Amino acid sequence: MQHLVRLPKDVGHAIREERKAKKLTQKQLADLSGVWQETISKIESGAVNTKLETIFNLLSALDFEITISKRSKASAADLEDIF
Amino acid sequence: MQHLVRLPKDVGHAIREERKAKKLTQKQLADLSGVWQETISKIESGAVNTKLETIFNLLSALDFEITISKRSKASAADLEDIF
DNA sequence: TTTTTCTATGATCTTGACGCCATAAGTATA
DNA sequence: TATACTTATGGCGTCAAGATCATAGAAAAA
Repeated sequence: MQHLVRLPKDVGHAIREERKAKKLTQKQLADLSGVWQETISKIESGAVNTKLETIFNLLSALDFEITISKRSKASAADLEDIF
Repeated sequence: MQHLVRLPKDVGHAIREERKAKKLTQKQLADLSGVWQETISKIESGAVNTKLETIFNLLSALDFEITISKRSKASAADLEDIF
């Protein structure tokens, strides 16, 4: 699965989705990533302005990576939402 | 241009490259993004563990976006570096 | 329903990001 | 070289992220 993230809170959503896709609990992801369960909870719900390192720790544990690219006029996800 | 970022400091490199590609000074990007020139300097040189919101402010100003996707075994960029 | 597991909340403490100002160092241009 | 522009550095103050512990609330399993 691929996630286009345009707002900080989108990152939390993506992490939650991928954690669930791997059938991991927050505690399990916490052990894998070194980020506390309480912190993961807050990040997934978009309650915090997370630091980059924390995001990278979580994404690495989920075997995901970040790509930075020129903004597309309309993403596939956007189109799906419209039609 | 597309940037695969696997470490927090890679984000700073990507921002610097794209800022230069657009021929903007740090001050100009500062005015566009609302992030201070001094802060941009530190982010580009990888000296800080930047917050997500700050990264998004900078990327938006540069018209770039973030995609989260499953880690590839080896990226095209990696291969180019090897060969 | 009772018990267990999972997630959310809330408090305290430490540390660091970033705004902000001043200025030094580096680079380019006249 | 003198001047202007750009980037880096350093200090100070504020505020929030995240570790850590305790526990409440929700969900799932027994």
